[in-house]
Amino acid sequence: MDQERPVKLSDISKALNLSVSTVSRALKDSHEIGEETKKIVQSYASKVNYRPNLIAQSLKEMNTRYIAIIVPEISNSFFAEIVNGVEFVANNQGYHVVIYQTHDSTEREINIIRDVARRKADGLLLSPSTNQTDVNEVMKSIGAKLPVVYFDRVPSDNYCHKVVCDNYQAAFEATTWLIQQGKKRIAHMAGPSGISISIERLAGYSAALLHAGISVDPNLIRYSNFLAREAWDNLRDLEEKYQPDAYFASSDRLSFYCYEAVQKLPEPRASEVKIVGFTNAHFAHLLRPKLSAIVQPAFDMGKIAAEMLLNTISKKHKDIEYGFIKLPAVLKNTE
Amino acid sequence: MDQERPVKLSDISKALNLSVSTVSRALKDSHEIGEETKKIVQSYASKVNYRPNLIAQSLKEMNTRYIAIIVPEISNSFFAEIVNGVEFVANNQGYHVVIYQTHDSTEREINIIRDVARRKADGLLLSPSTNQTDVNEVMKSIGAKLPVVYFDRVPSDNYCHKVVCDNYQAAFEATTWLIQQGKKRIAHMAGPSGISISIERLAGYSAALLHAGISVDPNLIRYSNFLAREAWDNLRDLEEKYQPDAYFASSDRLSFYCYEAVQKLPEPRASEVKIVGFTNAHFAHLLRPKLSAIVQPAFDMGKIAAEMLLNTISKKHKDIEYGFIKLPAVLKNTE
DNA sequence: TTAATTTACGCAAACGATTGCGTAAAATAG
DNA sequence: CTATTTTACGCAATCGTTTGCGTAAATTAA
Repeated sequence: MDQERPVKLSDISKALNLSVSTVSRALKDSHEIGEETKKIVQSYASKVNYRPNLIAQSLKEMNTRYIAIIVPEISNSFFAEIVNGVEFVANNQGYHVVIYQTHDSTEREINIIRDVARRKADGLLLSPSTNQTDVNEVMKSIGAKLPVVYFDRVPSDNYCHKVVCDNYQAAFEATTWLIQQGKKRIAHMAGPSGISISIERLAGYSAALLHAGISVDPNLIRYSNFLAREAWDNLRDLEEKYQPDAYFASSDRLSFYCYEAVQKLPEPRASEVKIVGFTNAHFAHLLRPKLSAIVQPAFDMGKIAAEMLLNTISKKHKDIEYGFIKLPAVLKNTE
Repeated sequence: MDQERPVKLSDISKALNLSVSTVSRALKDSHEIGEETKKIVQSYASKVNYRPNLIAQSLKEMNTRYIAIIVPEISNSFFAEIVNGVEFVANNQGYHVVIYQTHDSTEREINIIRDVARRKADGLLLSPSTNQTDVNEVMKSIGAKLPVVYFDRVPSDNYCHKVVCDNYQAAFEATTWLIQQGKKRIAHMAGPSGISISIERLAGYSAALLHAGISVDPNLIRYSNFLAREAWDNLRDLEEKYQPDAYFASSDRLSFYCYEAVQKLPEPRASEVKIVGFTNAHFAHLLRPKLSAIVQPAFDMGKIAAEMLLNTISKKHKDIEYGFIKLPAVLKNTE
């Protein structure tokens, strides 16, 4: 009844006294197989619950019908939504999506990229971590022509596909809003220096300050890598020395660190200091006092990135026209 | 320089005038290959950046060195932590982890399970969605002997590997705590009826009430599937008709829905109604008023589940001794 | 020096599916 | 009734690796 071992084409061919090739063709409804035979094969195959071995198929066809997406942390709502957008598009086109997380370790990231290449994923969606040179090296060393679309954090050159949100604009608006609330000493909790999003957000922040006639104080700008320690040290130092009246946080994690740090301050500062930060966290709006949020169109970013990727996969090495999509982010929960 | 096409064994064999088998063996340091030859092959291979094609390897070896984990939603911190635990163990043993999400759709879940089987994952970690009969059917129909470990939501029979937390105990403690706060009309926002976690948590809730001499009012017990609508309808109905003085929520999502619903009530109810719910959300402790949290040892659950799975994978069809691990959850943020 | 053993490698089958090509039988054309 | 085309199938190579087995040459034993 229930076969111990998955049934394969040769099992069917033996049982039906047909050749393997005939069975294979019959199952894909080839015109060169008699209607009668097709019926027999198909019904028998479904009776014994035949499922083609995807490994064998992949080896033959030289494609795997799946794409990989590498993110720092799946629990981060921003990335989770991106993944959802990717899945939405990919599944509709018969592709599966395999999710990897780097936990912000470049070493892990490199290993994963290598593995993705060796497992012959048909394409890769990547938001490279801090140290770009290493990653670029790997991306080159994997000789395979692996189509890649970058998102969120992207390389600076123009010879790749990229999907981002308008970080400059978002940072400008967020900072401007804080200024409109009467804030003047606005600290900027930035991500790792040197990567695209940090640069653009810092630029937007600075431009907004200058536009409002406020000078940019380097002391109020703090870069943190992804260790909690660094962020906490920066926050403590800022509070001790400069006591900002507002924070602009550049990532989900930093937003919540800021929020927590501020909540621990003695009143009335705790409720006076305003915070606006990049976050797609679902329940951010439940916080009191409010955490104003710059929400990125993550789902759409994922959708677009997946479309770009599947597009380049399908028309293989044809016209190499690189796409660069930039979507607007919105400022929410400002009242 | 940079090869267009990944280099394969036969490329090396031609270049070095050796047979493919010799190259293969030389690369895995076989004793039946001369030291001299090995050096030549290995150095050449690394020069041209040879990476074995995992598809071909998998086909030959009949294993893929990866395991799959299927979760409802990766953005849910509970599941994200489980995944992290799984990755921790699996990566250490040379396995990759492939993550799939069902978005609480049984249809998607079944498709994914089928795909996992066809792609020949070496094992599967599964927290089956609502409708267990369908899923069981599929699990049977995939003739392949695919090792499976269930976690969180698990089948009732004893012929499978299971990892759960002590839902009964956790629910009992949570409810008891609410009673100790002086609450008497404690509503229970339960997950889908019929699945293991709902049953156990309801049992713990009921036992705690009875133990305190409070009768169990069926009107205060509401089951919600995973549509937001149902939960909101239940909450509105409860507020309109019964005005509970506390809520015990059975999942991450329900906890936050409760919290939001209660916050929207007019004072003083908004700050009087207490909520305790299952959640592993990182920033739950930032909420004011507090959301008391039943925190599951998700990372450990993932680790244990992965260990059980890799264990059964390694000793293949040998002694089939099924494991059932139950870990304690802790009540936090109660002040 | 001859026989037995070891060393170092190549041949070919296998994993499961796909597909170009060849070819009997059947159908159609002339 | 023969010649040509079509139909319906089988053979065998292929995708990239792995591995059992066979075998020359080199080494050791007797």
